[in-house]
Amino acid sequence: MTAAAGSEPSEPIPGATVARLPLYLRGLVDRAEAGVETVSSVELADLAGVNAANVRKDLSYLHAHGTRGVGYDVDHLITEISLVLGGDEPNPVIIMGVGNLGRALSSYDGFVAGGFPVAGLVDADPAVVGRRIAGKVVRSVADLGTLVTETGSTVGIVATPAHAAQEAANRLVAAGIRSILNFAPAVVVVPGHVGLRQVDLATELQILGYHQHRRSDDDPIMGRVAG
Amino acid sequence: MTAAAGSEPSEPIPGATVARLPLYLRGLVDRAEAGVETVSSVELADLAGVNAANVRKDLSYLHAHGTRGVGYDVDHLITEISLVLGGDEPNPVIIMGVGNLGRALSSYDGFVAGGFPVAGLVDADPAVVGRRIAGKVVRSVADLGTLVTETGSTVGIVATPAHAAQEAANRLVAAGIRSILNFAPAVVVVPGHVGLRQVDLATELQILGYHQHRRSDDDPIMGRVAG
DNA sequence: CGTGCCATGTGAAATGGTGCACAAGCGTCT
DNA sequence: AGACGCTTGTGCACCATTTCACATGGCACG
Repeated sequence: MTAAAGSEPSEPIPGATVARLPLYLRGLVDRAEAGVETVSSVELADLAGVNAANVRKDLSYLHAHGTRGVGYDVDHLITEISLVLGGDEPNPVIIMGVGNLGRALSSYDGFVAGGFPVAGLVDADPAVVGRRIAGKVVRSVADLGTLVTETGSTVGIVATPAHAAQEAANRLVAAGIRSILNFAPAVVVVPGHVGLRQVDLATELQILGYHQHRRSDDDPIMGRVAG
Repeated sequence: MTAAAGSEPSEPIPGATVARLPLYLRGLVDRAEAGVETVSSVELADLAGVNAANVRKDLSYLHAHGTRGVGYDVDHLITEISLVLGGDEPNPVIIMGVGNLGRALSSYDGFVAGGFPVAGLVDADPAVVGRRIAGKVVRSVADLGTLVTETGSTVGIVATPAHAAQEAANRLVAAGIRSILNFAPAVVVVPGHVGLRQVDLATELQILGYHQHRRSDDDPIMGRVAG
């Protein structure tokens, strides 16, 4: 009895589905701004670039039911997906490292739009601490703890050089951060209760490189004249 | 006889494996710089954060055989993986859009290190065309074609606002680019012969948001005192 | 030279995800 | 009221990927 704290058990949503939800959300917001009231699964599938049956199955996990013969209610679906992703209130983020990438991220509009306003910037270099970047003063790593509690941030972004990434992550964890997005080209490890995702820009190019390399190898159409 | 242009048929490597190869490569380069001669699959697995059996199976696709009882030769493995990813020579990239993100990417060291030097910057805004960013002059979209042929670029990066992403991709394709990395928060479509990967920064945060939200829902440990 | 240790390479089971195909339900038009 | 068309929701089969477990084979040491 004491355990039922008010929420349903909320069966877990498959990871592949969760990764697609933001895509749906983006498409839905577009349509909502265009004044559209309902969307079909095929439309949504187009917007997200996936299969329509896949869309329906994904949405069924959310218990966000549509109306047969009609489609899904755009506004309702937006509410539902937003709720599943990151709750209903904005989730402030702290950015560790204000090099090129960190600076770009601090003024990246998509974060605010997605419900992740930048709450603070932190850098280890005393030369940049105190400077104002994208309207925010850069704080020192020593201030991280207070910064997190002041702003109520739960998400940290690591945008440091590779060699400093693990240390930055450690500090974020120690400060009570619950999710980390790592842009540094290094594998970092965090305790099990902390969420982690890695985004490596160079890696993405290398993956593209494989396919490109492969196409020209197997299918040397580019290297010959037609026929 | 005429068909065998020198390369083996090179059976395709599973996509999931390709996505891990850059991680292995990074770990291997680290170890090589540390003067290590050989690595075991468990070591590599640690470095990349995956299962050891997975590493072995991945490497088996490359025909990069190790030595039983010893492990894999670091240098040889580096050569092998580098060859599979993007061939052996550097692959210059063109960046479309020099907003915050585009500027950060232009001076991102990881690209050069990964064999993808930035060959040119392009923007649609006449106000920034002609300016010098990260040592390179920003060219207009009209110059894209010549820029691509001059530099021999085969990869394009889209770092424009969402509404301009599809157009930017179209122009890259028309200019002969063979792979596109899209950072704009929009789904773009390209012809089948062009490689495409999407990296959406806000999406990554939202995915993290789901797991974080979920943890506090199901497992309200954070909300209670221990016991 | 033989023995023991250690790490690779791989069949096969288990898992997770995708997409088809179709039944069920809702709205609309006559 | 009844029939029709459109779209959801989902069981099922297929495919990709992961992981285990173990046989295979090289190296070092005595």
